Amino acid sequence: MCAAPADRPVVTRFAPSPTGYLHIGGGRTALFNWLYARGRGGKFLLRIEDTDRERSTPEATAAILQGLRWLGLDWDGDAVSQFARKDRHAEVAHEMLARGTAYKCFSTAEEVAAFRAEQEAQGASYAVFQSPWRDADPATHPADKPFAIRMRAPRTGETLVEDKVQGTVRFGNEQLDDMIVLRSDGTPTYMLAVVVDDHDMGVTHVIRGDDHLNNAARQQMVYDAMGWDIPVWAHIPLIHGPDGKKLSKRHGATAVGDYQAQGYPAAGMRNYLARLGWAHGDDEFFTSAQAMEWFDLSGIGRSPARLDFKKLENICGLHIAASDDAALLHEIEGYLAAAAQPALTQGQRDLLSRALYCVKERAKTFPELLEKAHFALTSRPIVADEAAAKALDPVSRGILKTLTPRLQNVSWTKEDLEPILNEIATAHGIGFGKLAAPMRAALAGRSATPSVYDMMLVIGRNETIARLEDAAG
RNA sequence: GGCCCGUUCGUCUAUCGGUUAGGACACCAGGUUUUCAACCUGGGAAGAGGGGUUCGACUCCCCUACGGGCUGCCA
Repeated sequence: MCAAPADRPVVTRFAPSPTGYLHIGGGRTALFNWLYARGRGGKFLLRIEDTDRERSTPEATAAILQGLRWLGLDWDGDAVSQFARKDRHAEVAHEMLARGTAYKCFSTAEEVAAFRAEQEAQGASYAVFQSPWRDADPATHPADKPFAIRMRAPRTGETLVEDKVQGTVRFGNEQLDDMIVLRSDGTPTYMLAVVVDDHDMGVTHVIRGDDHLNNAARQQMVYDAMGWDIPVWAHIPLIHGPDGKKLSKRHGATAVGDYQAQGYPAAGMRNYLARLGWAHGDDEFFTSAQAMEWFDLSGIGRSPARLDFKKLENICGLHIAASDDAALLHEIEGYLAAAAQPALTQGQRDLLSRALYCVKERAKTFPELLEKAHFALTSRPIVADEAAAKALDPVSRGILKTLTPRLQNVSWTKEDLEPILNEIATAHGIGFGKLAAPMRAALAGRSATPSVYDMMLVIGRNETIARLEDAAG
């Protein structure tokens, strides 16, 4: 059972359906596969399950690729289109037919539906559909009618799924029907396509949502029918909303792209998502390199996890603080674009770059960082917000007036600026905080900013004096 | 209805038969402070319920409750 191809290098895959944006749960599934493969020198493949022509769209495919790229989950080779492989799927279905592990079923969809309706009408619960064609003599096959190809599933005994997360899961074979592998229009069903593709792509480890756990039993039958090795299964629990219910729109952000647009750094998302349903002892804050090294199937939990935005923010704040400035600036520009905000001008870019050292440790998200860096991004005249305006009372403005002349010739370093500001505060019988407040208002137009010294150093002497004079009136 | 999975502080989790059940986020109190953030100290906070097994269960088994998934010629 479940021959784990342990001797082969690891190959994992992420196989989303392009019917919408990349869901946060899908993002985590992709992350787990990526970490597992990358941590073992294996390959991480991407396959787009676009066999449902009605619901699949190129826009959704683009959104998914974009989401993965933002998360930094690079895949090996080109993304495989499942639809493009339909001939191979059909070929395998016919091979099963030839082997006798599948059969032609001439029952129409209407007949199957009628069977179910009848069962229901009789008050009976759900019943497995048993095709009358399963053991029919080929001689009785109608020559001109379309047929579906159904799996000849065992009706007795049980199927064991050896799962790295769920353990050994048993299914009574009487519960499993003769699933259709090739539709009457010649197109493959998902159940067949995944197995054929995973096999052909050399996938060794299937890490996916546990909504597929039941499917694994059915899929094993296809592997067995074709005499192929069954991959290592790892069915991970789904992610729930903060209220414990299945994650949906009403919980807010469910798309990976939403998080980018809200200004969460990708490294923080990876870290947070990795900790959702997986743990490595007490490690909470780590890099992707560490995650690759530590990630293992045995560390995956079995209960669904809930999204906790507070924790996400905390982790993201730590990652922003730990980022180097060049990477941070680049990512902030990506955020601006994703959030449909105006791009930085060259001047803003330079100033922000110089300001990063004093704002990155005080922000949990990019919009928060940008707000803290407002002093560097804005330009005269500085418009004070309501809270800041209160600090610019007549007395304070008078004090600012006495300050500017003192700044003309001093060397522009914190060491030399500090005595001057302290002296001014002392001379007016106020604490430093009372002086800093109007300075914040004058320099940034805000009441919450980096240290006044940092702001002065970043914007420079001339701009500092100009802003102070503007405010002093 | 049937089958399958799950249930440790509010949340994410550690524990893999013997612990004062640990950590993190959040929260509360205090400290630091130039606002915000950060930081330091302290605090409250958990094994769903009931049966077993065992010298001893959060850990193993059974039942119940609750939550979730699957049950398509969707993926």
